[in-house]
Amino acid sequence: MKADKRLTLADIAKLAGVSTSTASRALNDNPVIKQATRDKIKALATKYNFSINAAASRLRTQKTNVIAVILNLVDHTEQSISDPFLLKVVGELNQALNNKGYELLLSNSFMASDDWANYFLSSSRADGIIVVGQGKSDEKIDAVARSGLPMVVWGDPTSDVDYTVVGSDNKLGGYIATKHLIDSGCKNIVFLGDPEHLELAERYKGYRQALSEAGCIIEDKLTLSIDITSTAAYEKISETILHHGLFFDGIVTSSDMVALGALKALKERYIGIPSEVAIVGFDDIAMAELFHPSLTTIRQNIKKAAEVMVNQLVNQFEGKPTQSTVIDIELITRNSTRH
Amino acid sequence: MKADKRLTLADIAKLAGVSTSTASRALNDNPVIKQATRDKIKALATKYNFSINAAASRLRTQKTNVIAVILNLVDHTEQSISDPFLLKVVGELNQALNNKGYELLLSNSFMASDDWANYFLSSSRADGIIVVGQGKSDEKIDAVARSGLPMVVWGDPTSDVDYTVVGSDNKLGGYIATKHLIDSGCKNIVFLGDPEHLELAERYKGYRQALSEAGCIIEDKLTLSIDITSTAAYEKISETILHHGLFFDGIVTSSDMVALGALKALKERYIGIPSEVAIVGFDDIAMAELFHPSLTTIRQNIKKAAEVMVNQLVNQFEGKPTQSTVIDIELITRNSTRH
DNA sequence: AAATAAATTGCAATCGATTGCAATTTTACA
DNA sequence: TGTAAAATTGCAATCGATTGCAATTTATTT
Repeated sequence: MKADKRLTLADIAKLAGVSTSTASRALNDNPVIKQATRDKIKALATKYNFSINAAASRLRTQKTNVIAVILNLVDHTEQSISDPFLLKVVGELNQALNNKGYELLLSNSFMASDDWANYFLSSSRADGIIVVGQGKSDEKIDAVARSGLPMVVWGDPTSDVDYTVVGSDNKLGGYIATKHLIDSGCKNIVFLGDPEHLELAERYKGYRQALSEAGCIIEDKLTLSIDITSTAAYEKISETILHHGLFFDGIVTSSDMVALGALKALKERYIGIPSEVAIVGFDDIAMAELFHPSLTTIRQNIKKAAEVMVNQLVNQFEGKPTQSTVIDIELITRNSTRH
Repeated sequence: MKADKRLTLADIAKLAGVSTSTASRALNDNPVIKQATRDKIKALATKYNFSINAAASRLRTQKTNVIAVILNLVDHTEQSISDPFLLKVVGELNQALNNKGYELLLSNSFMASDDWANYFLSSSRADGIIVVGQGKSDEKIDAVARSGLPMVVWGDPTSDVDYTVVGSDNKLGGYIATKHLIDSGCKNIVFLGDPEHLELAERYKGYRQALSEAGCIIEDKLTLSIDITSTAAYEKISETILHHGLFFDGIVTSSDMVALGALKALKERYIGIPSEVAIVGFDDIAMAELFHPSLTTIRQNIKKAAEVMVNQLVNQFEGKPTQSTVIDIELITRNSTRH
């Protein structure tokens, strides 16, 4: 167990007394090779702990079986990489990819600065790209889409773009969340999140729709634009109450983390939840129900979304048609709202 | 912009009117090539959006610039992949790796079943491995260590093993946490976590040491063994109180998520925190301070740990010596304990 | 047993970049 | 201007697996 001169396919072939072509075919389970031969070679490979050199294989086949997953974070909020939701998405994608025999190359958008499509794909580092988050502007994504390279994006599937988007029905989510607050008696509902952000823009639409259906006036001061971080939420709510008083009795937030930040600000001022202010989150992260009060929220089905994204990407590889897909959402009613 | 016949180095060389060797050297900034030539070729590469074929390059150089990160989860707790701490570690590793020019191939231990070392390294998929979590048994890790392949493990750096471990001083962490509870007047302190788990075993030692130094009797019933999930914690605490009453006034937990689960169980029974039961977490995840009451916890410096791990791995590549490293921890005092 | 079809296996080119060494050009110096 | 030294650049082999096509072996049929 000393000189680890790495074994090659040729070595295995020699040991088996066949040519490398036969060895290659045998390991790939090519039926053209006699079963007995196949078994023998595979046994040998196992015995000697041999595994195919991926670099060589990829070079020859022009296929990597790797998918690059890109966390498309908004530049100045590096913080948001700690959002458990985002990371959960990565975890689920990893599962889904592995199940289909793909590996996951993780990257964030800071890295492959200019054009990642080129960086990952034309360099044969990966066969396809999954982008997590549309962010505010999607120029880069558009560029990739135009080049026709395999890509799937987690974002708002109802957005009118030229690429395949998988995601929740954000408008509906915003609508349901708001409606729930209205039904429980809220009169002045704040939207806490950045309406410029593509996905949030949809939720904002839903929010406005629910309000106007209920005959409420949509005031500007009810829209509090912040980054998607708990810190930003905490600060914004604190500051708003400080300067303008408690002019709202309900909050629709852009994520559970944001909701938690807002909750903290409210609790510090001994504002009753949900009696004085009710609050709805978005995502349903693991700790949503652990909170006090437990958080009413819109659950996104990440596991399913991950599977769909991978399937769609594989479809693209195979030249099959793909299409943007809406993943079900669900209102999870807990104790941060009245009901 | 139609026929995307992928460009090769040879194409660029032809465009520049030089040989591929010159082109190759130019792109790698080899000083042996005249500056003017280098600039010209680089400009051409940029203009035509060319990037080196990684597969070919890796095959030739036997270097991938990829590091495989393996989440070494305990089999039956698939759940724990949602622990924000673990995922934060991945995020920080990604940053640290990118900063050094490496890419991150994500994997969990379920995948490359038998021996991942072989799978990733001798197949030239990655140059090295970072294992996150020692888990309960470390047979697989030992096997890799014996084979001498480049690897760094996140775990307990004080453990006596043959490989490089980076992590917090868990024993000290357990000690400090327990001491803090004792100092604030707790008499019956529960340890909530699995002492079989390598890292937790150390914390458990620290816990026992603090207790015995304080002259407390260490009773068996004070050790509640559970998986590292909030759900398990919630159930265990609920059940324990149901069957045995509230015989404790302090809890040392194995992670913030576990602490949150325990908190929920306590709050449901209207048990005062920290007045009746004080509780200390571990990790200091983002939402520790958002909680109510905010969570006293032992902070682990993940960012620094990630940097150290990457440095150690690079050292191994370069044949330099490496050694297990202890990363500072810190008691963050908040409102779930008296002080 | 001869002839033909079917089943196996091997030959050799190929994927695209890198690099030791040789060849060529440029610069320096007498 | 001639020649040695220095600076550039190119040739061709190489990394290890895959695969079209040809070659060989085995099975089938008459």
